[in-house]
Amino acid sequence: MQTLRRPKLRDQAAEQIKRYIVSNRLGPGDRLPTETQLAESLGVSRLSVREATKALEFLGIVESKTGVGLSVGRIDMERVTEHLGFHTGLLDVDPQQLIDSRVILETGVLPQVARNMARDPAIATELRALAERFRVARDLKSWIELDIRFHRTLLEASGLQPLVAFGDLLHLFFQRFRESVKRAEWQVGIESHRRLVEWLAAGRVADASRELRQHIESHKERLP
Amino acid sequence: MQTLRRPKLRDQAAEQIKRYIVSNRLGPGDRLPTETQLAESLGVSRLSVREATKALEFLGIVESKTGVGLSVGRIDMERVTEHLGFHTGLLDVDPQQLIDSRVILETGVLPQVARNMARDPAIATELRALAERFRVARDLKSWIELDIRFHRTLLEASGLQPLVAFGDLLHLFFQRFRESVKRAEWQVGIESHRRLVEWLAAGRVADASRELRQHIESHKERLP
DNA sequence: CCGGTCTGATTGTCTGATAAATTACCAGCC
DNA sequence: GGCTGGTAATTTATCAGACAATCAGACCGG
Repeated sequence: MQTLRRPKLRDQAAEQIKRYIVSNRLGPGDRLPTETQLAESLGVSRLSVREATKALEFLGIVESKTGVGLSVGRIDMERVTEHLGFHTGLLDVDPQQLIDSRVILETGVLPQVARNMARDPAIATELRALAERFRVARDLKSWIELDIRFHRTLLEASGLQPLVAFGDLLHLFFQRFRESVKRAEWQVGIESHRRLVEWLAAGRVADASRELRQHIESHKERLP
Repeated sequence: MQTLRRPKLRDQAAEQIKRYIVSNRLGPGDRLPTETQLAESLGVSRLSVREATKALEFLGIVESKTGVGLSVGRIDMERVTEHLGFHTGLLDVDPQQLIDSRVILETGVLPQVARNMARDPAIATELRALAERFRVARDLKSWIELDIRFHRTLLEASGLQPLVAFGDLLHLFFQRFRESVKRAEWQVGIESHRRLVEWLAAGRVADASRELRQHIESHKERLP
């Protein structure tokens, strides 16, 4: 049986507003009618319009400024991951798949990274500096923080913003079992990061790939 | 200069509610306090709480049922992409980066796909069938639909759900210049898809990679 | 031309009320 | 006992009206 449900006014309102945007071919920054006008033309109270616009605002689809009005917003992936981020642990993704995804993502960018490195020495410098700092990491927390930072920098070095955003998302889900890193394993990690940078700096992408894959896949051993 | 802004009550409320969820380790389906209780404990009116929860509901973070109350929702990427989908064309992601990201993502899964293919012949069958259907695509719309379906199936064949979701997201942003595919280019695309499947079925991942990379990067020629 | 002020428009927030949906409970019947 | 039906309580959904906060632009004096 199909559970039938009266569609909520605010959802309809949101739908109409979205339709209004596309059918009028509005782009970021373009003005929308005021709340009162929207309420009138949609035949609902201002409150319902309000709940709709506030929800859309959360997604970045519209912007509202006090004393000014509504306008079409500028959406980006980071905004989405920001709101979704906290949801870690609610979303049950298979850890195995998470690891495999990371391997593909991060080894995938290595050729690109190596190319950029050859052009801009600053990249290698930054990664080396990060790799060095692993030595002085005292507690697990700062070690993990560094690790995240290192891998993010690696992705950034590819210059591909969408992949960075996706990497952030994966990391959030990853944290769950990240904390199970044993102290003994730090040492391995430290060396691994260093070697990775050197392979890349030398332009030996295949070796870097192998190194990185092993590094990430080492998490698999800690899975239940 | 930092533009200072009075934080809006509903945003703070939303933040608090999110914090409540994590700090109490609530999972999907768990109950939340009623709107009235939330309003009291947060020291704001019920309206502000309402706008916050409605926004969170849009994102799928909470669920509300009339006569029952609020509960933690089950978030998934599809829900987000659904709302974001209409926004196509508003986004300003560098198209070049979009293409490069796709190349990395899709070529990255090929080894995995080839492995799964060797184990399960049904995968090759499905991809072949899709590749064949390109021949009979009459108009641009159905051609694009097929193309999306093909690439999605390819990602699915890797068995890595996070990458499928990410692929969907990329495709949304992609559609903008997808429509500029010229009729003459269909033919190339048709053959390209077919060859890709055959390389994969033969386990020749490197050749498949090259094929796919060319296929996707052909979009670059149409960039401004 | 410049700076300050005033004003109208618009969103932000509150209060209080009613409608609709769901659940819990209880009486009554077989 | 177990089931049925109805009723009350709880909770969200929606409305109306009001006032405060904020901002853009007009207006004005120097």
